Amino acid sequence: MSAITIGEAARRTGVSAKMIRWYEATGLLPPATRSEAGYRHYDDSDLHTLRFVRRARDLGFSVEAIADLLALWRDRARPSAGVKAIAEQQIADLRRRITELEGMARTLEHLAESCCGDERPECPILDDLATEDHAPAPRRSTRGLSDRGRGRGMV
Amino acid sequence: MSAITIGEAARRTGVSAKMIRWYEATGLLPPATRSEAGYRHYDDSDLHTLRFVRRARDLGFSVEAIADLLALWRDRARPSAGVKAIAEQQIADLRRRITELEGMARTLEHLAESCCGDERPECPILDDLATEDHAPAPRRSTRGLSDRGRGRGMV
DNA sequence: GATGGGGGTTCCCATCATGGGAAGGTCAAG
DNA sequence: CTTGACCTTCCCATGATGGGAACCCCCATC
Repeated sequence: MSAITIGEAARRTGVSAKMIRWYEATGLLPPATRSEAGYRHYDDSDLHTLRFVRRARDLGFSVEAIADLLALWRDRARPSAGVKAIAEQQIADLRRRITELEGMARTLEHLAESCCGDERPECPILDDLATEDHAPAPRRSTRGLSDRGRGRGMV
Repeated sequence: MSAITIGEAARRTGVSAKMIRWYEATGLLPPATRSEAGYRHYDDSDLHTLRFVRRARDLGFSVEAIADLLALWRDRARPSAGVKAIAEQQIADLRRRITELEGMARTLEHLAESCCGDERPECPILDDLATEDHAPAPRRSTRGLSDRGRGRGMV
């Protein structure tokens, strides 16, 4: 009953059709059932899963982590400890990234404060950037979770 | 004088040789002078520029923004207002991203707190993810600046 | 003078999650 | 039967970065 197409599923769950296909292709989701013509069909249970994925993405979980969460969700006998561990890893990732961004923001705020920002050329911001003695800043190779949709272009 | 190779320039500035080449290829940096054999050579002025770029990256500026900053840096008569505007845009981007991450972290912290995390299957975290009525969360198309090196794999 | 090792050079590929778009098949309404 | 909305697959782009192959160059040592 109530077998809907991918476009309708996208509308109802907030996951784009493109992403639904991609999640299927990469194994996050099992292959959808198909109509005779090859159209994917989704039922209420599929929609539920899609909303689960969507919610997890909104909380910043990587697709890899979501795969783990889905497996735990499906296993009704799982210990909650596993889920909590994933969530805490995610919290740690988020906190680490926040700290990093916070450091950048604070430095820039200090610099911007001391720059009068008028037509004169004196500029403490450029002076800082051009200063030789900044800490070698250990090239951060410590990775975190995914951070969707970076790029330029503002609201 | 003191014309050094790309590897040495990388060591001295903290910008990898790969990235130096890439910055040149994409136009952020002008083409380096070459030896007869085709090796890139860098002088003190180039190193200074590379450190400028490095510092700006550490402050989270996108390569696009750095191109603007470099142009302003080279123009000794520029008004500081332009620089300040770029910095403030960057601060706004950073703050927006921090707010977004902070929201995710707080939600997860609440959920994790209420999850006992033992061998029992009851799990408020999964319950939340599986809940139907989460706000449609306007698919964020509001982009920010670059956030380097995402991926999995922790410290 | 040959050899070896540590550089350089270019080029391609992968990341991560996402969108854009082309080319072609399907379906329901007019 | 046409039209238009929708589906299918496939390729490409994003941003900044690393990995690696295949090849060239330079210097020092045997």
